[in-house]
Amino acid sequence: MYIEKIIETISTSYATLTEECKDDLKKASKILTLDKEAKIVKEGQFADKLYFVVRGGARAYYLKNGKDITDWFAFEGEFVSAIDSFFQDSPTMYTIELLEPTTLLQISRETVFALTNKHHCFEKLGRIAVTKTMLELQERVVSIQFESALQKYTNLINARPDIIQRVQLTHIASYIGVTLETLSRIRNPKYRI
Amino acid sequence: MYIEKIIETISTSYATLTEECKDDLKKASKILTLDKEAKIVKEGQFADKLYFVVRGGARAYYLKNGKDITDWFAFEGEFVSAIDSFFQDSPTMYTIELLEPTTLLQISRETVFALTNKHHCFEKLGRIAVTKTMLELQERVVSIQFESALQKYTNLINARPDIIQRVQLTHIASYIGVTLETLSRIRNPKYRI
DNA sequence: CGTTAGTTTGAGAGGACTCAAAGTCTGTGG
DNA sequence: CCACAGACTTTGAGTCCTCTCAAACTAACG
Repeated sequence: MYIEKIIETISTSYATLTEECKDDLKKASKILTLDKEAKIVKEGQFADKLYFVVRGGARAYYLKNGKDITDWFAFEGEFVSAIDSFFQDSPTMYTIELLEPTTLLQISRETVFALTNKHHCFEKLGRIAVTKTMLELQERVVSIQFESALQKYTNLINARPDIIQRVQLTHIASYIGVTLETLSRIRNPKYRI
Repeated sequence: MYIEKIIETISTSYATLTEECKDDLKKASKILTLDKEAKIVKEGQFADKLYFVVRGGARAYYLKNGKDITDWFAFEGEFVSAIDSFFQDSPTMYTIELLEPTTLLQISRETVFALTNKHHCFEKLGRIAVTKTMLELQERVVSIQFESALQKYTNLINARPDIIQRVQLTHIASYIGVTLETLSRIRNPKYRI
């Protein structure tokens, strides 16, 4: 897939970019195609890249008491980065790994900030992308807060039906905040009396 | 407090605004001083206002199975709105009520969007404010997800020590996702053996 | 096919919930 | 300035959902 087409997709789905901005973006970004399980960010690093998923998917996870907790999924058409690090210039708690063979558009933090300052349209794109994430997190807080394991699972299926097909149950379990065993029981229709 | 000074505070703490932008903002916004318990947004409304808290505080809550769940606090120097409605132009699930006698700067959604399009600096301010909220929500998801009631309470105290003095325990309990009774027990030192 | 990763099933324990009641604080009126 | 009402918080007892630990089952891959 040509880089122009990818940038056009971004421009269409997030915020319209001017030709000059698209051109600047094109010059400063590059396409990566990586294997499943490749790690594009590792815990402790300063995450100085932003990625746009062209094809495939990724998950961000962190370790809590030695357990792998999935905190975020990103698939085609979505941006992904270690947000704790990218926005605060601190070492990240996250590792981001690819769930499938994946094609990414890679943009450096430096580029993002430069384009953000130079082009109003790119700032807008950033604002819209961040707003989208904020609203998604908001709904997640509401879902996690006072719902049963079954309800949280149902909420996820409704919000992102594709995830179930593409992600291991282990990761879905930690994403919605239940143990793998509980998730397995929930999914068994007998459980729902 | 003069409106110029409030806008200057915003400009200093979020993103520097040009004189023209500050002027436009000044013309289109107004100061409100309201009593404790006043509701600035009600469930079911289209929230067409954004507020900046000059003095005082507010909480956003929603009803779940008849129970009042606090979802957000805002105090001096923070923006507050019914974000589900404000950004998606849909009726809100939230009611926002003042916790104290409060002074607010009120800005209409129309103004926000107009200034966002007209001034790059205002777009930037929006991006920064939204990013701040996004990161806060992110930490909240992590805190809620796999922590005990005591840990969640401790996290909140560390993140916002002022809240405990200014907000009822009932609201703090629902904010961190535990019952009032559990919160009360947690706060009793005897409980922690 | 054997090996390993991933998922399901089982049994028992525990943290937080619910329902209930007793305290404690705060503000208003006599 | 005290007393009472209502709001808020604490304490108690019992229950239940989800967790933990353990083991069996299943699928995927070389």
